Amino acid sequence: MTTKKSRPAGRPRRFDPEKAVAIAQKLFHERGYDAVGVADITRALGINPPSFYAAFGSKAQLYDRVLDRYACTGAIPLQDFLRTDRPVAEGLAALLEEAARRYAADANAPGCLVLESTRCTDQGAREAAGEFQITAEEAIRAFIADRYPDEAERLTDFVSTTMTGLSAKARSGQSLDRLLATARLAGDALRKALPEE
Amino acid sequence: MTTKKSRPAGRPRRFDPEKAVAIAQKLFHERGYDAVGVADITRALGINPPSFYAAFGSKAQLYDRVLDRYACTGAIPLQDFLRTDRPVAEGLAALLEEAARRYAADANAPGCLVLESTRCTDQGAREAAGEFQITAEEAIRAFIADRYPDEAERLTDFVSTTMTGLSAKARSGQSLDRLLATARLAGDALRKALPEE
DNA sequence: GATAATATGTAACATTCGCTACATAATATC
DNA sequence: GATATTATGTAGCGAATGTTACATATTATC
Repeated sequence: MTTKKSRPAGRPRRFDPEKAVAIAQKLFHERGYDAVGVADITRALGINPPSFYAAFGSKAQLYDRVLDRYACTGAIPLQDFLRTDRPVAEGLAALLEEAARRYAADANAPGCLVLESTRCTDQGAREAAGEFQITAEEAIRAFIADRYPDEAERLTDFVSTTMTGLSAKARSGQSLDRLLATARLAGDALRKALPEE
Repeated sequence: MTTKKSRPAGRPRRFDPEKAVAIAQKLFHERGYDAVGVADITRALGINPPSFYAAFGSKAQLYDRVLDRYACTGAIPLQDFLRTDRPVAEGLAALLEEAARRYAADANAPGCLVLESTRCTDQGAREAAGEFQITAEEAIRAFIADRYPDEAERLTDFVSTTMTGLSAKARSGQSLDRLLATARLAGDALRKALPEE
């Protein structure tokens, strides 16, 4: 009995699927779902198409795994910002600043993988990314509604719209400084919109 | 001598290129540059590919004409909002509200044709749209700089980021009411950012 | 009516797309 | 070693992409 789970019968893989997902995530984040072909991925992995399809099923299914991985490794940890021990406006403002920082963190893969994917040509990838976005928006909405139920929709829309704009601007190459300035201005709007706690 | 310019020699066209550009604009606005194929266009026009290429040269060149037409017929007339006889913040706030209205005006073709095109897969179309966006941003920047030179970059970025976000939200089906609420919140931020005139 | 010029319709081009059939190689179990 | 199981490499599929060759049709000019 080894510490590793016993290898299943059959010829062993020549590549690590987890690392493959990480490499694919990088490619998708850099160029977008539409612009990355299966051939690009197999080339980057050093494998042939049959190995790819045996391991992942399809480009769309691989993308599902990439999105899951992104949610854990690359996306903003919402729960760190939507805290009940801080004013709502401060939490949202900090979230927007963090978005600006993350979207500009990697110049080769700017913007948010999820937000950008919601606007690609492939319907499946669009819908998959859209569900991640909806989940995030619902977390923001619940955070606001807890203390400001009447403001939840309006402010959630504003935050989400601003994040979408920030991601797009990051992809167009806008600098971190300028993204941060926009995020802070939006944060000021939130502070003004919410009565003091 | 007729009032119309004398018809050049050769077989006459069976279609009107101007109307063709209008139809193509509708298609591109509805589905985006990438998702509209030449076959879609020729089918919509009731012509065959050779007629299309004889008239327009290529899909990319047709798109240049579509963008030109959009700037005249579909885009926001910036000069109507960036007026020196009104407070800067009021002009920008009105611009954002107008953007919300335009982006939601046609449910079949939501968002801004230019802003959406800056994020498509085709490099040529992206760059062509990017130049239109830069031109618009420079107009906004000059409008602000005239009275608030130190705020021009920051506020232009904020306005442009918000418009990009509004366009994306419109494309995701967000209602006019919600887009307007976001635009107004952003407008409030602008009013607060600028000292009274 | 002959000629030049332009547009059209048919048919296809080369490339790329996501994906797969098929034979073979490498492993675990018996 | 025989068998079952899994992965690999070669090679190519069918569909879609933007685009074009080519013969023919329709017009103005001479």
